[in-house]
Amino acid sequence: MLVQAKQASQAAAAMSYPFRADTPAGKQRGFQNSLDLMGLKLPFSRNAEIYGQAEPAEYVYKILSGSVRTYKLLDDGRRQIGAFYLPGDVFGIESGANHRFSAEAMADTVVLAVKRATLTALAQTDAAIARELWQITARELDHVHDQMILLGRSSAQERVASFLAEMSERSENQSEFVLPMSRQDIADYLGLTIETVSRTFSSMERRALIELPSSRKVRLKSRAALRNMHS
Amino acid sequence: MLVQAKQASQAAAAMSYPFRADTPAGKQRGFQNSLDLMGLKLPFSRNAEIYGQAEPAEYVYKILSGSVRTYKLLDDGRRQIGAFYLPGDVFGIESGANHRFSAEAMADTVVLAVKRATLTALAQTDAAIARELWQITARELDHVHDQMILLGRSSAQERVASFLAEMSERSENQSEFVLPMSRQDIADYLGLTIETVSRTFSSMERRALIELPSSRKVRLKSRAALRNMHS
DNA sequence: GATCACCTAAGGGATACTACGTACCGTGTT
DNA sequence: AACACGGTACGTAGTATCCCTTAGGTGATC
Repeated sequence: MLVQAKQASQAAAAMSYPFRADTPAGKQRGFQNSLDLMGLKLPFSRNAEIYGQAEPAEYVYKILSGSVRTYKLLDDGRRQIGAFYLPGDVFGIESGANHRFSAEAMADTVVLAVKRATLTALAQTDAAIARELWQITARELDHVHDQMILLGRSSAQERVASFLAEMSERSENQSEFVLPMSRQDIADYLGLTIETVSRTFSSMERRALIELPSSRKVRLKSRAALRNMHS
Repeated sequence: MLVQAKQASQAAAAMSYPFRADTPAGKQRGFQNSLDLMGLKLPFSRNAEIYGQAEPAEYVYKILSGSVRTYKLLDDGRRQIGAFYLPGDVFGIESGANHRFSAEAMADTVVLAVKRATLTALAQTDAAIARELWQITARELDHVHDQMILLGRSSAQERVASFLAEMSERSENQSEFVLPMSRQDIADYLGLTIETVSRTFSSMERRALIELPSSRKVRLKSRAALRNMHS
């Protein structure tokens, strides 16, 4: 009960600050229309599971409102977040039969769910649909490839700077935005501990690179300086 | 001159131990045929660049013999290897106009190069080709996703164990094989230093998990024990 | 006042950095 | 042929450092 209420308020806070999708809207129009026609609206409350690792991949999802994280877990609880998805983003596309990540709503979220079988059937006859499916997977691959050098070869400072730059690019107001995810989520996305993330945020604020009016609200004071901190 | 001779001998050593592609051959047959018909055989000597980061992606490649690494570089020389490719593997497919990694031959290598434009044109009318392109990208995404939890959340021991398991699965003789890459390549693939890789190999040999008859030849004494060391 | 998320501090451990040593191979010299 | 030389790759050791672990504290929300 208490948790529910808290979830709702935080979800509202996160949703009050609109993000746009990675991709210019125009490029996805054909696919978006197909999705929009066939889609089924599904609501998920904060922290609810949308699908689980190794479950059959029946649907492809597109976020209407809210935000989603995908992640893998190790036995002992270690977690690696694969990606954060914001309104307009498509997720849940798989090559094999099963999902390779779990997906959870980070805030109260509404998604459009489209049957995977419907899409693959359409792709058989419509080259544009087939190309869209490929493009979405390829863009995801590009992003993960960038993440690899981050996780394998970057310092804590570089990781956080890169993360802030990414979130800035994806938000409407590039110099001030609200993070839809917790410090723990950020840590598990960047391969750091929550303490290191916190310390790095504090250090950046002391050096006047950013301001943190509240823990989830970030104001970038110099996007150029931030860009110089990562490759 | 000296370098040339050395390259040749090491290349021969690497090639003498055949690897097979990740993928069951059957699954790629249609695509392989297309590739084989249109392809142009290109030879590259050891350490030669096949393409560079940010160059236009004109060709898609399939390895006939030898082996290839793809990588990203940071300004200060830090390197992250994206993947190792062995005979039968396809690499160089991009969603955008340009390559996002550089590719180098690890040994003297022969590849089949197919014009990217030819493939995308074919995909317009042939749904099977379109699906193959998508599948190759998707399989690559799956692999990189596994790599993420390795780079973000795994210990040095787990990374090396996982690497050896992967190479074992890709080699014909799963309990004894020759590594086509140097220790530095392994380090840059796993996000470790060369010293840590060396120490971990030595430690595994002391604990009788593996034997190292020569620095590049690995004999797995217990594949089950190795599997238990990673997730 | 209780709970949760976040932050800070202190100590320890795993990994990186630096430097040096060894093995191997091909080549040139005697 | 025997030997020394130089280059490359790899291994080892010691130190340094970064980050993690543990613990405790603060502030916001309800």
